[in-house]
Amino acid sequence: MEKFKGLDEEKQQKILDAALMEFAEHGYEKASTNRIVKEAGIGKGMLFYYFKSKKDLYEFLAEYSLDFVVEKYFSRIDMTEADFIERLKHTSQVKFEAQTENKNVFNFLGTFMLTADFKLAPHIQKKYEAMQKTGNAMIYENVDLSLFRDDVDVQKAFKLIRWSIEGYQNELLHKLQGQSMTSIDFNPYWEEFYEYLEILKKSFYKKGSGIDDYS
Amino acid sequence: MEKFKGLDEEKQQKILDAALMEFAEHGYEKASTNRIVKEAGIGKGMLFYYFKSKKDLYEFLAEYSLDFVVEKYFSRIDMTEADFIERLKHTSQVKFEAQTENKNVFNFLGTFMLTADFKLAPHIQKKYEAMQKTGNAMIYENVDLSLFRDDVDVQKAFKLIRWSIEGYQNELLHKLQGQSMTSIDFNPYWEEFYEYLEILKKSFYKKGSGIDDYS
DNA sequence: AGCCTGTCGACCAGGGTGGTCAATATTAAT
DNA sequence: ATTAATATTGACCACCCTGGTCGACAGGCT
Repeated sequence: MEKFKGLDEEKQQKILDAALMEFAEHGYEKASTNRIVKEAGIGKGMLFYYFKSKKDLYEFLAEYSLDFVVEKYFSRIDMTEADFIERLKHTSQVKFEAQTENKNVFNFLGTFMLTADFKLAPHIQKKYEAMQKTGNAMIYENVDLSLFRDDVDVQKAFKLIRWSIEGYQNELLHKLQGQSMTSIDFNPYWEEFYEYLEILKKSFYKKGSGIDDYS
Repeated sequence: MEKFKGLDEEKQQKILDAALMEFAEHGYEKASTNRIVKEAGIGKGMLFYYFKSKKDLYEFLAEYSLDFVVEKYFSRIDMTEADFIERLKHTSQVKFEAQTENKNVFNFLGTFMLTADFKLAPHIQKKYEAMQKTGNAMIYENVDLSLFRDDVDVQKAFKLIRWSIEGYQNELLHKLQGQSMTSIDFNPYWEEFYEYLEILKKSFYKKGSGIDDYS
């Protein structure tokens, strides 16, 4: 594993990408080290020279991914924005940038969280839990509740808004599946997304909150 | 396959359940006929006596599931309810009943739709597309648009409402995962669900629409 | 020359695959 | 009771893939 860190960046990244993709697609058990080495363009032996076992590799990836998400996503969120929906808008943008920088990490963490079946090394488990905790704070902490209508339960409004945003993102993902990320002009989709957010504001905020659009 | 239909209901159902579960959990490729026969409590040979191949079995299950959904779910939806949210409420209830009657069918169709990779027999493909079409009509057709606020795009409101409902259902599913369906008292969850629906009405409907709650 | 460090891929034992088939057990027909 | 037809089984097949090992070899350094 120290051996691995001595490689040139490029080769490291190629192996990381291959492994992240394989685990993301098949989960831990059904992921194949053979496919990983083929995809990474290295000999079988090297993988077990760098990492002493499949599990060792997996845990390395987990830690790597968690660190990546914290550094390139969580730490870049502006928590001074007190408008809940604006905050989520900003969060979506930062997340998108991080995803563009390394799509595989997010895919990996997706299946990692779903199939976190076996026992991880404790320090990774801890990092994982810390990430979940800060991820939550990042969204809910320090938001201005006074923007919300008085006649709805704010906690429920939170959830409805999050579900709506997740719904849009899932639909978009599904619609664009198969197209290469680089060939897509995302601007119209961002516009559409903002329109949904405006509707959410109209629906869940008090009348007169924020900037009204008198077009 | 005619052989299969000659079996007593009970045995048929046991085999169907075993197979549906296996495919639901692992998808077509990674599903194991060995596990199916073990779970169903029959000899390996019988499976290939009833169905001539794994693929044959899979297509039979697909058709069976589609028929089940149409008969026990779609055909029971009351399309005269013009209130969009009330219709979705009613739809959720009917779906829940159908799911209670045969959970495996819905799980199977879930992964079936996601991983509909290889070419199905054309008549099944047709049934599948017809199901999607009527599923859509079932939700959107003949709804009273005048209930919605004038200042939001109704099409977008439709989507936001659906995403919200899906979000609630997913969260509930996740929260209850692992518990046996029969041991759960669902009433409080229905109550909670209705509260969310009321918020959606307050948010997306005109003031004064429907029955107001003057508590 | 030796020695260290990388690198490879053939190879291993083990396990799982969909599918077959000779051997039975069961039932029906005569 | 005998035969014929039908159900049912599980050992077996050839094949594929698994995580991991290890001898061979390459190149740089001393």
